[in-house]
Amino acid sequence: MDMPEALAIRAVDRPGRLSDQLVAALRGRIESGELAAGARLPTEQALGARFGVSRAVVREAIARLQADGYVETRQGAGAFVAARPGLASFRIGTEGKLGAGELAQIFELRAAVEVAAARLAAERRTRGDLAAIRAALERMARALAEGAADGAAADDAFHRAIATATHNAYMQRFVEFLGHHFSESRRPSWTDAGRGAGRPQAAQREHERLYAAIARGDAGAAARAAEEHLRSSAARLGVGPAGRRTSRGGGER
Amino acid sequence: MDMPEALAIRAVDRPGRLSDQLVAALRGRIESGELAAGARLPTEQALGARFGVSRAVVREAIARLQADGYVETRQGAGAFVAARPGLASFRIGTEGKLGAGELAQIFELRAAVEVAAARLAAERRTRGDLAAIRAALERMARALAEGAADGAAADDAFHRAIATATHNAYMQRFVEFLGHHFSESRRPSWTDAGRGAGRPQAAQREHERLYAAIARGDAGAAARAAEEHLRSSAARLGVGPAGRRTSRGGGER
DNA sequence: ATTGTCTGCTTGTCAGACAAGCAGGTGAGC
DNA sequence: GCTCACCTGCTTGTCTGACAAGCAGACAAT
Repeated sequence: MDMPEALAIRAVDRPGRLSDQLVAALRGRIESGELAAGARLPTEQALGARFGVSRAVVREAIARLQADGYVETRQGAGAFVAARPGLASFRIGTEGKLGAGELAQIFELRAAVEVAAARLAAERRTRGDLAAIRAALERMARALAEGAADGAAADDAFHRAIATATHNAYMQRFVEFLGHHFSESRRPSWTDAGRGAGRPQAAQREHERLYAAIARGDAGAAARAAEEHLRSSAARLGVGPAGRRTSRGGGER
Repeated sequence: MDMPEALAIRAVDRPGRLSDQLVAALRGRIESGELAAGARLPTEQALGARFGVSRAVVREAIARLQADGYVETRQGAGAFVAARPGLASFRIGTEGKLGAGELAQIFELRAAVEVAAARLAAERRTRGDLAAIRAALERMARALAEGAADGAAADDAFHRAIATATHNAYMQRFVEFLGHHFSESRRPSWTDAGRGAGRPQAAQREHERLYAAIARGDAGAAARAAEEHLRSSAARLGVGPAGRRTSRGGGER
C-alpha cells in the first residue's frame, strides 16, 4: 500500500470528523487504482497506526466504504477492494460544491429521466395524481404572485408529483434524489433579481404546458414539454446548453 | 421512539453483522415515519441498551445512516433525522433480491437513461469512442460464436462503451451502476437454454443496429435503436412490458 | 430582563480486551 | 511421498471503560 507518514491525517490539519477524512483518503486510493480491485487492505491496526487514529475510527471509515461497495470485509481474513468498487450506491457531489461543468452533466442526466417520467405520467396518471400535480402547480403560482420565498420548494413538489404519477417507485426516488441535489442551484432563480427577470414566470408557463399534456394523456406532447422546460431551465440557471441536443422535438418513438 | 424490548435484535436471531441489522431497523423506523424528520434519535447509549448491543455497534450503524443522509449528528447535541431522509445516495435492492415488479421498474429507469445516452453518444462520439464500442461488439460476437461464458460481461462492456461516448461522467456512472445491479438478472440469457432460444443472437443484431446509428451520427436512429433493444431485452428477461403491473390489465395504452 | 458562567449530557475519540472465524503450517497416519 | 485433521497466529467483530470536545438549559449576578 505504501502510505508515507507525511500523508497521515491529523485532527489539527483539517477540522471535521476523522473518519470522514479517512474515508476520503481510502476512496481516493481505490479510485486512483493505487489499491487495485481485489487487493487486500492493510489491517485495521495498521491503518490506525499509519494515519494516526484509533481502530474505532478506522472501523467506522471501512464500514462506510463497505456500505458504498468499495470494500468487502471477511471476518478473520481481512478487508478487500471490491471487484467493481463503488457501484453499490450512486452519489453526486462527494467533494464539496459542484462546478458548472458537473452541474451541466447532472442536468443532462436529470433531463433524460424527467422527460421519460413525463411520458410515463401522461400514460398512467390517475385522477389523484392529476390533482396532486395541479395542486403543486397552483401552489407555485401562489408563491409567484405573493412573492413567497418557498417557490423552489413548490417547483420541487411539481416535479415530484409528476414522478409519482409514473407509478414507478425507482423513477420517483431518482427524480427526488436529483432534485434534492439541485435545490441549492435552483434557489438563485427565486431571488429578487431572478424574479425581476421573469425567470419563475417563464418556468411556470412551461409547467402549465407540461401539466396540460399530462392531463389529456398526450405522452408525446408531455415529453416535448418536459424537454423544452428542462432545456430552458438549464439556460436560466446558466449551466449551459447541456450538450448540443439538437432535439427535433419528439423524434423518438 | 417507543421500541418494545421484544423487538430487540440479537445475534442469535439472525446471523450477520449486528450493525447491519441495526441499520435496517433504524432506517425502517425512519421511512415508516415512526421517526419523523427533524426528530431526535435516542442517545447512543439508550439505543445500545434498547437493542442489546454495545455503543460501538450503534455508532457504526449511525455512521452509515449518516452517510446515506438519513440522520445528521451534532457533537454534544445528539443525532437527528434529516429533513429529507435518504436523499444523499441512490440505492437499489437494499433488501435481498429484487422481485419481478421491482426489476421491471428499474428496467424502465434504465431504458430512460440509456436511450438518452445513445442519442448523446451519436452526437458526441469520437473515433476512439467508436473503436471502443466496436471492440465490445466484436468481443460479444466472439463470445457468441465460441460459446464463451463471459457474454454477459461483453454485453455490459458494450453498454458501458456507449455511455462513455456521451462524455458525461455522471451518465456513464449511472449506466454502470444500473448495469451492475442488472448483471445477475441478465445472466439467464447466456445459459445454454437461452442461447438455444436465440436470445443473445437477437440482442446482438439490435446492438449492431445501435452501433451503426451511432457510427453515422444519427441521434434519432440511435435513440430508436436503443429503445427497441431495451424493450426487447425486457421482454426476453420477462420483466416487461414495464408498466401496468397492477394485476388487472387496465384498458389504457 | 439581560448576560455570563456553570453543570450535566451527548457525541467523538482512544485504549484494551475477548470472541468468532480464516489461512497457512505442522505433524500424524497411510 | 501424499492426504488430511489439527493447531497456531492473525484479523475482523464486539464489548467495556474512559476522556476530550461541544452543546443546551439552569442558575446566578448585574
